[in-house]
Amino acid sequence: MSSTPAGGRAGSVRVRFAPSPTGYLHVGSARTALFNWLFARRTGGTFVLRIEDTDTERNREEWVEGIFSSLAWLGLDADEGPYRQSERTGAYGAAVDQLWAAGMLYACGCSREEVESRTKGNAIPGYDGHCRELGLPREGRALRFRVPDAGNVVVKDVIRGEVDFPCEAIEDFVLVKSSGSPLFVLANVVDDIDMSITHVIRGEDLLPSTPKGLLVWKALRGEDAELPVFAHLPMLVNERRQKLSKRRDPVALESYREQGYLPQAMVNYLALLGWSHPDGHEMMQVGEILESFRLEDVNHSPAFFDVAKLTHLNGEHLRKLDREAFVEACSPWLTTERAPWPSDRFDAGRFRRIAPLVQERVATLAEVPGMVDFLFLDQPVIDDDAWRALTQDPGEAMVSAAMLTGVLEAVESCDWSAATLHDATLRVGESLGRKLGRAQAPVRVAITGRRVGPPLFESMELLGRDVVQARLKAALSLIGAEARPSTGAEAASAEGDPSRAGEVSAGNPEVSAGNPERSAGTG
RNA sequence: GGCCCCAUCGUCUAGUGGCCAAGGACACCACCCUCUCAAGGUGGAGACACGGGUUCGAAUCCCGUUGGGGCUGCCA
Repeated sequence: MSSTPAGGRAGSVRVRFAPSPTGYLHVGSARTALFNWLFARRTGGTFVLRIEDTDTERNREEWVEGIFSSLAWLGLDADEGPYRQSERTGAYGAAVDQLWAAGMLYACGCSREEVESRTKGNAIPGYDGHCRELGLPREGRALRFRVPDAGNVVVKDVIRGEVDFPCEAIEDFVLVKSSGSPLFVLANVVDDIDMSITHVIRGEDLLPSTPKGLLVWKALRGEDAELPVFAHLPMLVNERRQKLSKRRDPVALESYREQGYLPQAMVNYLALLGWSHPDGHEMMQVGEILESFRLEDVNHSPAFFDVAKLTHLNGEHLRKLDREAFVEACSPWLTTERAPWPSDRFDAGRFRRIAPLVQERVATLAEVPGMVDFLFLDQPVIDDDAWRALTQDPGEAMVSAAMLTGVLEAVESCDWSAATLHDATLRVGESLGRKLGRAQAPVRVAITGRRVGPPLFESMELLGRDVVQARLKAALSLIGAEARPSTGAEAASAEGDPSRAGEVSAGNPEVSAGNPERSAGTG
């Protein structure tokens, strides 16, 4: 019989991802699912999905749906399942009967408090075997596994080698609750046996419970039973190097999706946590990962989940998309309620034209709306800091006004293209002794509201002459109003020049939410 | 406390006894490119936890120490 590098039987690899639906899918669980999936696809094996929902108190159906949708988003398709432990109670009952009949279990009536008070201060922690020889009837009682007093259990782990656990350190653990429902170790092992699982790939936090599972496995299938090969993946940790926790760390896979991360970037990043490509390159599509993934190459040590690196990789994947795919990926951020403009103002054609310029400037999809909002808003939202930098100093305010005036004159009749707008702005700047870099700043803020964004002249071209003129005029009035030592009411009334009231409404800037009072359009 | 795991730049890692005065990537700094910002390019700073062995030779093997983490539930 031939053998895979990982020690399994070639061609018969069966792995499973077995989450407990007590919350949304956690990035650590997603990594576990991914490695199982990669190993299965690599070896031509079978990837089984199993829902471990034996704890009816904590499981909720909506979490099951969330797990399915997150796995689908990542593209981790199962070959079998989903099986549900809640539908397999018969199998667990039969296993319990078998173990009971063989004398491997005994009933225990001790409460947790009783056990604690008896064992406090013991060298060996945990249950003390109090009910072991009492011969209590099983009805209504918890059932404990009779752990051998001596000997040891060896866990064969592809990643960590052979890990030895002395039986003395393993307490007589509970397999069945007093209510009769099975606990993790029982259900997990019975399922792995029934589903012919050959490789158990899971988080390292499960390593300490593995000898218990192996004891149960042998009790059920005999001392010589063929045991699965294990692979305990290094934990994913936070900046304090603690296991990622649902309570204090941002671990919901779904939230990354909502923040504008691409599934292929998430898969890529997750694969890099504990594994690396032999060639050392990091930006990979799932196919490339698949080509060289080997379980035995997985690391031993914990890895910090670094959002900064994920974000960088996401940017790389974003830039790799062709224009249509990028536009498609952006769609949820542009056409739903979360877009910062009224949905009827969105112009798909216009976005499509600017998309390539946006694509190379964002690292997440969530950044896209803020980069193009000026194209779909009646009035650009003027950034407070940007505005102040251009107008606070009186001398600077004069130059800004001169720039705006000069460009306003130039755009009156020039050809309407990015190139001519560029040249015109350049010339106006030169007449004021400014290079284009500084010269374009007031124009950019007048047009887009921000000092950073997509290339300015392409943006102006897309906006059209009328809107550009209106926004330049509006910014000029705003500077004029602020320059006069007048009250806000007077400034606003000076604004109400009837000769251009109509067009101002289409291009008038409005100062950002940071200072909503100072709006040129108010009054 | 007990059992178990882990230990290379801030972070993710390459490295499996000589090719390592330790390589790459993210982050950071500088410069270049440049209409802003990105992207891109060039350069810089930055690590083998410590102590013993084994060996002609150790980041790599062994032991110990220290440090970090996990588990220790009638959760999974």
